[in-house]
Amino acid sequence: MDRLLQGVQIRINDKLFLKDPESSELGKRIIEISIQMINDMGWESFTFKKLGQAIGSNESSIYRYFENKHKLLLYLTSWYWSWLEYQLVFATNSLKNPKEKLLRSILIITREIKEDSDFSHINEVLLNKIVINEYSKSYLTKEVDEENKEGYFVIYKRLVSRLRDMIKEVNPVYEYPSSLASTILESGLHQHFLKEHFSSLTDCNDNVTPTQYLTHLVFNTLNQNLNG
Amino acid sequence: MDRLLQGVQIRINDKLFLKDPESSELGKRIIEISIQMINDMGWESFTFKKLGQAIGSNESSIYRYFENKHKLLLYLTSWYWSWLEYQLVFATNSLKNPKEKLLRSILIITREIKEDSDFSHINEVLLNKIVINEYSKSYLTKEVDEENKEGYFVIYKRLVSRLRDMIKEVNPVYEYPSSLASTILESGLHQHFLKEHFSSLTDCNDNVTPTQYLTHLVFNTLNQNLNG
DNA sequence: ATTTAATGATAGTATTACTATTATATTTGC
DNA sequence: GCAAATATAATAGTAATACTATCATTAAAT
Repeated sequence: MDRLLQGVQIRINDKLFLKDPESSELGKRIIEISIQMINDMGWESFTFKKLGQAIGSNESSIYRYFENKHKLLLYLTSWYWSWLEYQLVFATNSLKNPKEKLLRSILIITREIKEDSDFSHINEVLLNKIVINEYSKSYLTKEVDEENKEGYFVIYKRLVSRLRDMIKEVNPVYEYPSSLASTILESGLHQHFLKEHFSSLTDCNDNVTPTQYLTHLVFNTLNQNLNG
Repeated sequence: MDRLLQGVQIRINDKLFLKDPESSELGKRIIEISIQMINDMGWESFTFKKLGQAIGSNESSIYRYFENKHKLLLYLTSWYWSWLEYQLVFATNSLKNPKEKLLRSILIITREIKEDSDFSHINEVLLNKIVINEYSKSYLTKEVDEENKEGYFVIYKRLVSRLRDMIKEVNPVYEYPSSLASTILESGLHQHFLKEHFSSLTDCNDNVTPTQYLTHLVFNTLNQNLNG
């Protein structure tokens, strides 16, 4: 699968950048190092000035790639969701059994990323952590409706809708497929966060994964409905 | 119930403020107007300077109540969770049937607040909206572990644990009571947000509430496990 | 009437999140 | 190989933010 991904160019809405960071070495360094820095210092403390210093470049050069740091976050998280989407599609489109398909998808979407697939300057392990800790901040804003219209969240929405369709295939009469799909994505992230910082609020730990919890939740719900 | 609440002083961790805002008229105005402003302009645009201007007071006076705006957010959201906890306790402690108890609790925790209970300067309708839009920002920070140690999230944690206990009473062998409890709270907020801004990602709308979705989810899961 | 506490006014600081301008490299086309 | 175009760097500057510090004024309590 990694080899397949090597040939795939992950496409990001080009309104999210002024100049494509994939188009130059500096651009790639901006992405690579910003991921490290956001992970280390947190979103609030991260600035373009610090990033410039870290990559031995100038603040003003970074602004030629990204209008502001909010758009950089949208770029990074879009990249992450797009990367997940590829994994999901490649891993499931050969599967015929709807239950297997959904099972596999929940795994892919909710697992912790533990190794960098290494096919680019982007470290997926760190990016996964950034998504867990910062993704909500990209949409919990007053500008969300405008930005949604601009298509800044399309990849995420497409991922939810893929999941929703798989849920429907498993149980066509289940009444809340979209809500369940969005819950899987969101709770996946949230349970990972809780495991790290509020262990009393979750049953997930070193032995129990968010994937197990959510798989159990989803299939119990969908099966119940099939039988009842 | 509203009358009962009138006599109850909601207790907030006193490390969250320098001077208790309940102890003066100015303090109450800070709370009252900050709720309006955060709701109107969003957390990022809200500043103590603007708040000072809005209440005809001075920025420096506000800093005598709250160290910074982050602590104000923690104060407001703690107040909200505390208020919800009272409602939950009063509404359920007379109920004997565990299922009824849980059902009632899910309703209280996940419903949209539509009318201000009017027993104070705090508008619960707006505060509910603030919690939906901004609560995550209070814990998705690099300081979360320290602040958790300081007890800034105790009320929220207590609420989750109450819910967890009720889940256990309904189904003592269910394996993920804490995770399910935290999911109810979190997804409750999230589905309300999606309904407002990403309607394609949820089945909730004017006719279907997050409460219905989550009630269905929780009871299907817990029943399945009882029978199977 | 006097002390004490609360609030207000003003000023100041370091940092942020940019914009603008100009200078210097580097690449590309011919 | 050279000019033109493009990319990057350096510097400066701005308005706003998130405060801190100081001192003046007002109100309340003893």
